[in-house]
Amino acid sequence: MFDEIVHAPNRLRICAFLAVVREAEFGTLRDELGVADSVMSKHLKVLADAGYVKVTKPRGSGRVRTWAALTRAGRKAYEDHLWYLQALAADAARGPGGSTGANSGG
Amino acid sequence: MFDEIVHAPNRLRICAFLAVVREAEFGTLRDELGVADSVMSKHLKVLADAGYVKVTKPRGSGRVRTWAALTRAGRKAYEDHLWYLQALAADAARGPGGSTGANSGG
DNA sequence: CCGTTGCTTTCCATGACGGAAAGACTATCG
DNA sequence: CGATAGTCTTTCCGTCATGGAAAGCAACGG
Repeated sequence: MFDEIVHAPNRLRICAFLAVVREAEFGTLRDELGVADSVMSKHLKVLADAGYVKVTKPRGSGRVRTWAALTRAGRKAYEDHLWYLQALAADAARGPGGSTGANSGG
Repeated sequence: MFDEIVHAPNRLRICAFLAVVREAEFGTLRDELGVADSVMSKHLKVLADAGYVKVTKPRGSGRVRTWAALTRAGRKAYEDHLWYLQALAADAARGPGGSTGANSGG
């Protein structure tokens, strides 16, 4: 299904990034997107709230730093979304049934 | 590049649909998306304004009906967008360089 | 001319997004 | 303890996109 949580450009980039690195610091993500702290924080919150990323704040080693990682659901949502977009084309071919208003023959 | 014209959910669907059927009626598209006339009209205008779809109004055969079709640029923009989304993941892998703040081995 | 059909434009409400600034919390230094 | 610095988080605000209703406009048919 279409997932507007991951569809938002910046969140899509966050997901894409995390899909590869598996885990990243708050500052790294923020820098990667080129957005303000507040923006990053809010997006991360949205993703975390949706259960797509897991945010951890490991202490002990100096300052508190926030790490983010895709959850299983998050990875699936991201990959499904990409798949969905591709499927759109194929789905559209079946949807209309092929007559009124649609001309696939050119 | 990231194309917000085609990224918008409904316009993405319009592009996906047109990418397959090559040409569709206004009413068909509107029905396919499940939106109001005004919404369809505006999206079509945005796409046409961007040079992504070509709108024609062939007369002669009864009522005037609006048809829409992807232009070459429109098709490319749509396909490029899909490609870009997939590339995001691959690009993210190269971006960070693989150290500070990113843990790909986790 | 009037009515119907089909698209367009206008008006309005809603919501997402981004950034700045202030706040909250934690660790370090004296 | 008090002051300071670092790292997010929350709040406030302006802007832009989106969707729908309704009014407008254009063309065909009676």
